[in-house]
Amino acid sequence: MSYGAARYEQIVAKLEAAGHRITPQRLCIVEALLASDRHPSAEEIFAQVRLISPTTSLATIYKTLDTLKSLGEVLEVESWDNRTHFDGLRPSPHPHIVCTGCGRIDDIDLQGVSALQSEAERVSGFKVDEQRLEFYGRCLKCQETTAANMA
Amino acid sequence: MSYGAARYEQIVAKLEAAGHRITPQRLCIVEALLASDRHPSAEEIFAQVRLISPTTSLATIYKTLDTLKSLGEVLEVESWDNRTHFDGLRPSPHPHIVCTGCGRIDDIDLQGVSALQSEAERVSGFKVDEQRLEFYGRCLKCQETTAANMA
DNA sequence: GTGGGTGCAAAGGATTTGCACCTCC
DNA sequence: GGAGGTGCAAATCCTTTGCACCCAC
Repeated sequence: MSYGAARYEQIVAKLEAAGHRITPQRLCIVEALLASDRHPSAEEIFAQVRLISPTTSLATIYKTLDTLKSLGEVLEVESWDNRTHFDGLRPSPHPHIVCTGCGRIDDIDLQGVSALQSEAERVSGFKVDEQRLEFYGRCLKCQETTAANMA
Repeated sequence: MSYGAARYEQIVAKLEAAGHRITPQRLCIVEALLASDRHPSAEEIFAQVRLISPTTSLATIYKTLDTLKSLGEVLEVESWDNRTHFDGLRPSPHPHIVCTGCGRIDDIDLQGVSALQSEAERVSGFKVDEQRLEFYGRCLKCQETTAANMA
């Protein structure tokens, strides 16, 4: 977790700076949040945390994620499964692409995004301060699987 | 409801063509769905339908919206309020812009969308077949309100 | 006549909340 | 020591489901 390590420190520092206590549960949750780039759900973070801290409750997961959200250190991503997924690695809004086959969620960087947002503001007269850009489709692996099944 | 009238006939025809029965409840729901371009929630459609057909249940609303969804005649839009909103006027995927002040949801047409989707496919290797593009901000009216409050 | 549709009530599932206890600072 | 955090259980909220009755075709 080389990329994650710096990010981990960053989040912990932000918690402290905001006057929040550093508890073992929170450290565990932050670690679980950063452990994968697949954007875990609360339930997945819970399962991960439980391995190390077996008494932690799901309520605490949600409360901590809420705290991190309000600090701007975590981003919510809507997935395909009616569950909220969380992105702690890249907390600023950015597009995601969700595989409807295997459920993986990838970050993507798109040049066109800021232009699109400006266009949205111009067309609507709104002042935009948040965006949710999600694409749904099949990842490379799942495209192969489908192709194989069809053969 | 000049625009709505044609669309209304179109949806009813689609229901019939698919072998679904035309019931007074369904007609009422379709009408309520098209009555506003503000993308009603199930609850809002329910309230509207109740005015004319007071025994209709919320379950029927959901079932009918499900049917229309499966016929491709209605689009789901995620709003700010954790409720699903419905777009029966323009059932093909398109961007929306949600006002975080008053909750209104507007359709917008953006030139850049298809380019963005191509870019997403190129960058990720995914085959995209659905998109959700939503901007959140303040509509003109709510910008004024905020400005007034600050003065 | 009959199979799909309706309406009630109850279930479902993700998320939240209340509250007594605990622990980090 | 005390405010903030935790964990349990219960509550909430939107949405779905089961099932007996009904009505559009």
